[in-house]
Amino acid sequence: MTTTFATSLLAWFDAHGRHDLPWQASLQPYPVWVSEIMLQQTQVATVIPYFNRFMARFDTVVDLANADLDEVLSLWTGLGYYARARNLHKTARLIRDQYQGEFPNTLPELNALPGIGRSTAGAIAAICFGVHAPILDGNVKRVLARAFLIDGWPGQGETAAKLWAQAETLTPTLRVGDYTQAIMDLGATLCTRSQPKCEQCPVRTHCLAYAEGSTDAYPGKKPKRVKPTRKTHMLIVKTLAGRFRLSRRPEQGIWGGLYCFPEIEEDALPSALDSVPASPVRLPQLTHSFTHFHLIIEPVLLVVADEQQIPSLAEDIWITPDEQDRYGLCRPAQILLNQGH
DNA sequence: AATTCGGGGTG
DNA sequence: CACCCAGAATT
Repeated sequence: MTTTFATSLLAWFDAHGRHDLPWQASLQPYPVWVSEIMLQQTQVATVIPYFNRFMARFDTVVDLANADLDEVLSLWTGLGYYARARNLHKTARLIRDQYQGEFPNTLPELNALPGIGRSTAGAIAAICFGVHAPILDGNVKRVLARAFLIDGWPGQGETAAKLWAQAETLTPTLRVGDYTQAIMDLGATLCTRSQPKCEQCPVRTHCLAYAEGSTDAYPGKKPKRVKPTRKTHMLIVKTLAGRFRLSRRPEQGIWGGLYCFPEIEEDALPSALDSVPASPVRLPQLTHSFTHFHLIIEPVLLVVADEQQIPSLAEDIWITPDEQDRYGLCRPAQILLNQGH
């Protein structure tokens, strides 16, 4: 390679990068800091109106420090991650009271402030003070994972360590602030998660994933925990008159306090059906998904002459389908009741 | 080292 | 709907 990664990137940034974002008007620490906090896990287009309102209300870090937390939070409403706003206010007061209203200009001091972690400290240090410090946000993770084939999920410690090391290696001493904005810009506009615009990329000659056509595989995805699948039976007892038996579930556990067809475990099914004066009919199974597992329900229909033929508990109810709105029914009970069996 | 915090954009 | 976004603090 005749040019370095940073040199190629900076040339592209000068010609094609974004230079007109609201927080780029000056390189003062106060607006850069506010923007960096707002941009944590939040996209640029979402942040812009919030940033403009915020800066219009609080001119300086001391103005922010003198404001009530409630007002700060009110300007944050809708942006999410409200701990960011609390930490922003806390840090403003720290800077007013312990730094005479002037931001510290070293990496450790910035990193020690509430809401400023390693990456945000690096960004402020580099952009505002020209400190040779790397950053590692979502954009940089994606660019570096692709360019250097760093596999694994960035949320995992080992993968993150490799990414930080590569970020450190690439960060230049010259124009470190521009480089910092440039690599984020690259990730946001060209090296996007899906359908990256590699043909326009200034560092594609440095990109190993581009060379082997594997950009889609990087960065590694968060391992999605496989939801376990449980199986159960539900006993649907129906009288000739068309009334169904529902049982009230215990307060604890899923569908707490709601009415449902009683559940029977696989093992207990034969004996449960044995003592019943009717022939069971297996109905088509249905699945219900929770946040942490899937439930496969195999309904068993039992038609009896009248309610006396089945032992009943005090909390059981007998209803016709058109009466279901009077009670709190779990979702599968609603579905089964409306299938018209 | 893994979870939590949140609203919004996107395929 | 699942996944991700200019991450940091907490457990």
